[in-house]
Formats: sequence, structure tokens, C-alpha cells
Amino acid sequence: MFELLFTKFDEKVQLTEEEKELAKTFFLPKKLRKRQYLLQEGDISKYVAFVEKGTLRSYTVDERGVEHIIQFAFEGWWIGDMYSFITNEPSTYNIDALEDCELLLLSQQAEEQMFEKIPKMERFFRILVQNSLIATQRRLVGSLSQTAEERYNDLVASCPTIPQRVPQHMMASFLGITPETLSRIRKQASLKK
Amino acid sequence: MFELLFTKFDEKVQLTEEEKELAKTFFLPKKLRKRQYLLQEGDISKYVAFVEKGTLRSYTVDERGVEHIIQFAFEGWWIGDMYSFITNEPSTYNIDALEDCELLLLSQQAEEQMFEKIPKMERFFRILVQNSLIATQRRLVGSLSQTAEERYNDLVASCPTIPQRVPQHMMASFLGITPETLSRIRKQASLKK
DNA sequence: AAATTCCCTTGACATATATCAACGCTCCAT
DNA sequence: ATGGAGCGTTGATATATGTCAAGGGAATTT
Repeated sequence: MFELLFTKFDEKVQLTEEEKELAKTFFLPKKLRKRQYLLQEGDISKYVAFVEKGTLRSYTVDERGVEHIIQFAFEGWWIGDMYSFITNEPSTYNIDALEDCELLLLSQQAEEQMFEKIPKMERFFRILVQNSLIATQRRLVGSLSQTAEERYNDLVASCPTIPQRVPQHMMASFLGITPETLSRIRKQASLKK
Repeated sequence: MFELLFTKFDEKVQLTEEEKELAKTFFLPKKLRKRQYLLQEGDISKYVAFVEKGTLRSYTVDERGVEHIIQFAFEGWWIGDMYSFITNEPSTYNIDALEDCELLLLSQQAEEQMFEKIPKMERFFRILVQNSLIATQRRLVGSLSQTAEERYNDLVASCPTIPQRVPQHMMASFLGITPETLSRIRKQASLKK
């Protein structure tokens, strides 16, 4: 159950066996069925989740009622609404399962306690958030400087399995374009070949 | 010289006087003249900078030669290229001074040593990066879901002094629009009043 | 198995924003 | 002080992408 999580830890910090055993105790395993919510807009985000299995997405709904996907989370990724998690303010995000999922949840109190008992985890999360910031900044620059087609190509290049794993209209939402536009982009691409 | 930095520390962690004195030793004061670079594309980012005084910006230049401003940094803010700083890969960013600046630089080695000697600083930077990620995510969603006018209004709302501090074409670059479009948006807004 | 819903596609048209060009103003630098 | 560069503005036009509408096929529900 915790193998994948430990693999991820090992990439960034070195934990002893005892620390790993201790770390386990802070996480709450949870299964989620496809289409179930982990978080709904208006709720306070109590957990950040590590994905052992399955796929989730986080998204907001704008004033016009349009969904904007912030993130997908596949096996080995983390997902949550950091703002709500930190501040205890109601979330503006929704998070739901695109497939049946197995998660490891970390509550705020558990996180604090874990940081106290295992200071290396503070480091792990700093590095994790740093990488996340780097990726988000890249995506931001892309969204300001690239065409929809370029962004789509970059997305597929960086995650080639994504078209198989995620419905097309969700990729469109992630890219900030309409499903129609993505459909046409793919048409063009297939003609060029 | 360090007052502002300590104010910022105090907002997120509690340091003793000794820790503050110790912390000082890790920072390198540096003055930068208007238009001088702190970092140029292709160089490896050795420092992350805290702004005591002045204004800077970080930006990339895309294949078409267009500048895209990633961030402004005013007094009390931090700026750097985290990716290059962490990985020691050549940076794709430029950072330069929009006014004469006084900075406090933190090198990677200094950072590591500081984390070792003052573990609370690890926490400080985690929280700092978290907030940065939250802000960047918001901006990303805005860039995918809002019109140029909405984004401009939000920017000014969140930082009302920015039009006085930053030339208009740089705000346009930050917003991901052309100077012409921003000029027209402002015209419209002034007519509505 | 039938019915329904959802998803993807395609077409016609609308709109936001970009591009290109010209002009006046301000602020440096000589 | 003078000349030049850069900045903001405005107009005409181009382009990427959105909107609306319709149809077909796959998947899910009854």
C-alpha cells in the first residue's frame, strides 16, 4: 500500500526504516469510486491526497459556469487545494475521481505532527511544492505565449499517455480552450502527417 | 538593512534574537542599478534575492522574440529562477532592475547551511513557496478563463500602485497581451466612468 | 433491447485580440 | 538645445479561437 509513496520519498529525502514506519501512521488510506468527490467547492479542504492508484482532477467553475481544470493527478502524484488546506477557508475548487482511486490522505494536524517528528518531511514537502511551482510557472508562461496548438503538443509530449487516460473535453478544459477547438486542432494534426 | 527581511520572517516563523543574528550571516547585500541584470538567460542562477528596496522583474523571451514577464518584485518580495537555482541548469529567464535596488542575496550553499543551522527557515521557505504556488495557480486560472480586461482589473485591484510603478507595456507583457490592447482597455475603462 | 445521455465532430458565423503602420510626446544622451 | 529613441495612442485589417447549432456514435441506464 505504501510502496509508491516511499519510492517518492526516496527520490527527495533519505528516511530510515523507523521513520518510514512512523510516517505511515500519519496517512489515512481511502478509496474513491469514479465520479466521487474528494472535495467540493465551498467545503474546507481537510486533506492533501497522494494517489496510489487511479486518476483525479481538480477544477474550478467560473462565473459563466465553465469548468477549468487546474490539475490532473495520476499514480504517484499529489492533489489538493493548498489554499483552503492552509487557511481553512472554504475552497473554490472541486476535486473528483476520473477512475476508481486509492488514496493516502494527510490531514493538516497529521502534517504538522509529522513535520515535528520527522523534520526531513518538511524538506520533502518544500521540494515537492517547489517543483509544483516550477511546473505551474511554465504552464502560465505557455498559456500567455503559446497558441492552443503549441500547448496541446507540449502537453502530449510531456505526458504521452494523457489522451488515452483523459477524455478530450477535459484536456481542452485543462488547456483553456473549447472542445470544438481541440477537435479541430487534432484534425489538422492528423491531416499534416 | 535587515529590518524588512525580519518583518517578513516574523510573519511566518518565530526566530530568537540569536537566530536572527545568525540568519543575517547567510545573506549577501548587493546594490543593483536600474537596467542592470541580476540574471541573464543562459547563466546559472546562483542566488535567490530578497528585495529591500527597488523593483525588479523576471521574464522570458519566446521564439518569436516577444518578452513575457513572469513576475515583478517590489520591496519585501523575493525573486529568482527557482528551476535553475535548484538544478544548476542554465536559466531561461532574465531578471533585471526597473529601479535602483538594494537586495539581499542567498546562495544555494548558504541556503543549505541556513536550513541546517536554523530548521525553522526550512519551514519559512516552504510556506513562502506555497504562497507563491497559490498565487501562480490563480494567475494561471485567470489567464485561461478571464478576458484581458478582467485580468487587468484584477491586477490593479490586487496591486493598486502598479500602474505608477511599472510602465504600461510591461503590465501588458505581464498580462500576456499587446501594449495596444492594454491601451484600448484603459481607454474603454476611462470612458465608462 | 430500447432509450437516453454524453461526447466528439463539423459547419457557419461572431468576437477578442494581434498585427502593422503612423503620429505625437517625453526623456535621455550627445 | 537638439536629435533620437522609446513609449503610449489610434486606426485599419487579420487571425485565432469562441459560440451556436446539428448530427452520429458510443456508452450507460432503464
